[in-house]
Amino acid sequence: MSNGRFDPGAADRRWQARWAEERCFSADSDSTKPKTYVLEMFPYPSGRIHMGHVRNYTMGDVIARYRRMQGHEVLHPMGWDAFGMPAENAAMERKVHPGEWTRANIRAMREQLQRLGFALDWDRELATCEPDYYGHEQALFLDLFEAGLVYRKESEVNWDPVDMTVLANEQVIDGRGWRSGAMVERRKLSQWFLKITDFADDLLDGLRTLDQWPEKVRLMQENWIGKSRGLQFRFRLAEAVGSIDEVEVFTTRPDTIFGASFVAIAAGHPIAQALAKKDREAAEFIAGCQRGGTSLAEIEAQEKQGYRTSIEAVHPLDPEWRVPVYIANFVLMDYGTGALFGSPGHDQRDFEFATKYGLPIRRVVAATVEEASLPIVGEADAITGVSVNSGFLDGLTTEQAIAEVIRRAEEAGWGKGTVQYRLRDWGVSRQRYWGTPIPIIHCASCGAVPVPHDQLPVVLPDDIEFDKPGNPLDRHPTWKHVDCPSCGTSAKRETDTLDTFVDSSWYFIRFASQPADKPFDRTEAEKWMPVAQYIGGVEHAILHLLYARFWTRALQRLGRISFAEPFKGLFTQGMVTHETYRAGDGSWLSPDEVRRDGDDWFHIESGHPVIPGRVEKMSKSKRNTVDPEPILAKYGADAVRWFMLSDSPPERDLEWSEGGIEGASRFVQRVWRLANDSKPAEGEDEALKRKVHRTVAAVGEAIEALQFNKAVAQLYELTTAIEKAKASRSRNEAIRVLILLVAPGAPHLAEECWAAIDGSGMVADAPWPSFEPALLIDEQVTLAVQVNGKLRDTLSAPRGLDRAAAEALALASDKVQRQLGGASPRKVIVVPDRLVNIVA
RNA sequence: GCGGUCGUGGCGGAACUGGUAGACGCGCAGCGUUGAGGUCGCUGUGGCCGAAAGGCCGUGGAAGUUCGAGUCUUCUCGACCGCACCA
Repeated sequence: MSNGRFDPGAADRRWQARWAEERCFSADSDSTKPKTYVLEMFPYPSGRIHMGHVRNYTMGDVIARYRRMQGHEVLHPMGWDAFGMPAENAAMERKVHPGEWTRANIRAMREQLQRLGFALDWDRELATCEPDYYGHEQALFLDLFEAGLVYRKESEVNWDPVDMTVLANEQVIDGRGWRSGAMVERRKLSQWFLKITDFADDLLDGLRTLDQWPEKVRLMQENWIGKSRGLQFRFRLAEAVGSIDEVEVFTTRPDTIFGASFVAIAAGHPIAQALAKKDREAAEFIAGCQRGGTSLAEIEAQEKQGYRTSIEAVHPLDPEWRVPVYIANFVLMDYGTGALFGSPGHDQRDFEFATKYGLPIRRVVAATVEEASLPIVGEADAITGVSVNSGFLDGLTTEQAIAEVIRRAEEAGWGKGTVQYRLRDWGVSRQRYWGTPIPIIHCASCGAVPVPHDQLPVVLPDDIEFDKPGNPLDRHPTWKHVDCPSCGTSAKRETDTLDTFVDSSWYFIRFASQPADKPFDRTEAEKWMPVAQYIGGVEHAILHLLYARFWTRALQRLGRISFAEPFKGLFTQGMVTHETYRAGDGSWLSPDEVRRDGDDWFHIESGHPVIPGRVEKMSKSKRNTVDPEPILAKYGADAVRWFMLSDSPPERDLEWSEGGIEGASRFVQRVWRLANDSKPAEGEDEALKRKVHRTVAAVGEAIEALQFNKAVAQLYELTTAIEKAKASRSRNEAIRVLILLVAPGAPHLAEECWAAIDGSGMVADAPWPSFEPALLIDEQVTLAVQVNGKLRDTLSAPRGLDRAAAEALALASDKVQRQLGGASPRKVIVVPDRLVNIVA
C-alpha cells in the first residue's frame, strides 16, 4: 500500500468493480432486515450528467449507504425517464432515430453515474421508452379507463399551424411557436383526460399526513388544488336565449350579493355561443377573445374587456332588480360555472370592469355599521367586516352573512353551498411520436375501444419519418390501421401518445417489483413502498409529485395497492450555481475562458476585461456550467461527492467553486494520511474517545436530518482532533471510526483506508459505529460568567455543581470583582452547568 | 395582488427547547517545508481602540418583553421563490 497520496483514479475503479462483482447493492426483497426504499428522481437521458444530478444522487447515496450500515435492506434503484421531445428534436436535426439517440445517451450516462460509485441496484434499471415498461403502463391506463377515470373531451390547446402540433404553454414565446415562429392559434382538440379532480379532496387531505414533506411543497400543492367554498346560484334571465332562461354563477362572497351590478360570462359559455348565432358583434367579440395563445403572459397582457349583451339578469332576492349580462374576456370557462356576478365595491377586478363600463359601485361591507355610507374610491375595498346596505343582512358579520345567504338560497331553491377547485383534470394526449402509445382504437360504430389486454403492448413502429411537421405516428402508412377489437370492422388506432408525466407517475412501484406479466406484484411492491426518502428538485413540487400522488391513489381505489401516498419522506434539494461572466459586448463567457487577477477578471484569449455577474443556476444559455467529467478525472469521485455535501445546507443552492472542490480533495488526503499513520500503540486517550463518541452521535443525527453540511463539519473537527492526538489505542480506534463515518459520503476512500488498517471485509458491509451515551457528557463543564448579561469570564467547573457553589465560584473571579468594583450583587441567576449571570 | 422563504465576518454557513455569536470550510496574512511555483504543515483572522492586559461595538433597521434576544413580540426595509383575471 502506498504511503503517498491517495490515488482516486485507481481506487475508484477498483472498488466500483468489487461492489459490482459482489452485488453489494442488489436489494433482496426476501430479506428479514428492516427495509428502506431510497429514491432520487430519475433523470431524463439528455446525454451527459450535470452537477445537479451529481448533487441529487450523492445525497440519496449517503442515505442509502447509511441505512445499509445501520442494518437495513435498502432498495436504491436507478432508471431513465426516457420519452420526451428532445429525442424527436434530435431526430429532426440529426436524422437519428429517437430510440437510438436515447439509448446511446443512456449508455453514456449510466457509465458516468457508475463512475461516481453510487450504491445503486443496477439489476432493477428500467427505461420508460422500452415496451416492457410502457406496455405495463398501457395496461394501467386501461384499468383506469375501465374504472371511469379516463375520458375524452374537447379542449382548447395552443396549436402551431406550421409544425402541426400542440404546444405546451412554455413553448409559446410572444404568441409564436418556439420552433416555427408561426402565430399560435387556440384550437379545440379531442383529448384524453384523467380525472384527477375526482381526487381533489383526497389529495388535499392527504397532504396533512405527509409530515416528512417540506412545508413549502405542501403549501404549493394546496394552493394548486385551490379549494374554495361558496355559493352556486342562478340568475333568471329577463328574456330567454333560445332554450336558456337562467345563468348560473359561483361566488365565494355571497354576502356581497346586494352589491351585484353585472353578470359576466365566458366567451365559451353556452349563452355566449347562442347569442353569437344571431348577434354579429357578439360573435366578433368572442372570436377576439379566442385569438392568441392560452399562455399565462398573454392572458395577463390582455386588457379587461366586455361586450354588453341585450340580456338582463334578474336579481334572485329582488324580482324588480335587473343587472346587465356581459361577455367578458377575463371569465374562465373552466372554473366554476364559466360565469360570475360582479360586486365591484369589494373585488378589484370587478371594480376595474365596473369603472370602465360605468356600472354602479356600491358598498355592502364595512368595517363597522357606522361606515356604511363611506364611499368606495380608487380601488375596491376587499375586506371582511359587517354587511351594510344589504337589507336583511345588515349588521351581520361577513361570516354570518355568507351562511345566511346560503341558507336562504337553499331554502328558496335558487342556489346551494358548494365547493370549487382550481385543479383541472389532467390532459394527457400529446401529438408526438416518442411517447407511450395510448392503447385505444377508434371504431366508427363502437366508439373508443380499449386494446384488449392480450394485445398489449401497443408498440411504437420503428420505421418512422421525421421529414415533415406534425405527428409522425399519424402519418405512418400502416400502423394506425387495425380492426376493431369489438366488431371486427376496420378502425383506427389512437395516434396520440401519453404525456411523459404519466411515465413518471408509477416508475417507483415498478422499481419495487417488476414481473414480466403485469405492471407489478402487489405483495412484492408493498414490501418496499412507500418510498422512505424521495429526493429531487423543487421544480417538480407540483406537477410530478401531484400526478404521482394521484396515480397512486387511483391504484388504491382500484384495489391494486393498499397505500395512498407514494412518498413518505420528500426532500427538495437546491440547485448547483456558478458565477456568470460577460464580455464587453454582452456575450456570456464560460468559467474556463476567464481568469481572475485580484478583483479584476479578464478574458484569457483576448485579455479584455470581463464583467462578473450574479451567481445563477448552471445553464447552457448563461454558459456557467461546469462539466462533472473533467472534475471527476482530476479529483476523483469522493472529492466531488464530498464537496456536494459540504458548505451549503442541502435545501439551499450550492455555489460551485474551485476552492470548494480543492478543500474537499484536501480532506480526502488527510483521511488517507491518517489511515496510513495508524500503527500499533497502547494506552487510552479519554478526551479523544469522548470526541469520537460525540461525533458518532452527531454525524448520525445530521445524516438522518439530511443536514450533510453539519455532518461534514463534525468530521472535519474529528479529523483535526485525531491529527493532533498522540499515538494511543484510542487514536487507532478513532481512525477506524472516522473511516466508517466518512464511508457514506466518500465510499472509495473508506474502502481503501479500511484495507490500509486491515479492517475485515468491506466497509460496504460494515455496521455503523455505535456510541455510548455516557461518553457524550463531559465531567468538566465551562461556565459562562456574565455581569449584567455581558460575558466577563469563563470558568471550568465540575459537572453538576450546585447553585450556591457556582455562584461562589463566579464571585471569586477577579474579572467579576473588577466589574463589580466592590459593590455587592443585587441578584444572581444560575443556569446549572451553563452560566452564572450576576446582576449588579 | 395572494401565499411562502430568507437577511449573521470578505464569502458559504454554525449556534439544541432564549443562556459563551461566528463551529466547520473557502479566502486572506505571516511563518516553516521545497531549488522556485504549487502541494503540504503551523499560526492568526468580526469591527474599532490598545504594545499588551483589556475595553467598546456587533446577527438588515426601529422599538418591546427578559437577569439575559441571532433566537420571542410589534412595526419597518430588502432579496428570492411559487401562484396569479380562480369569481
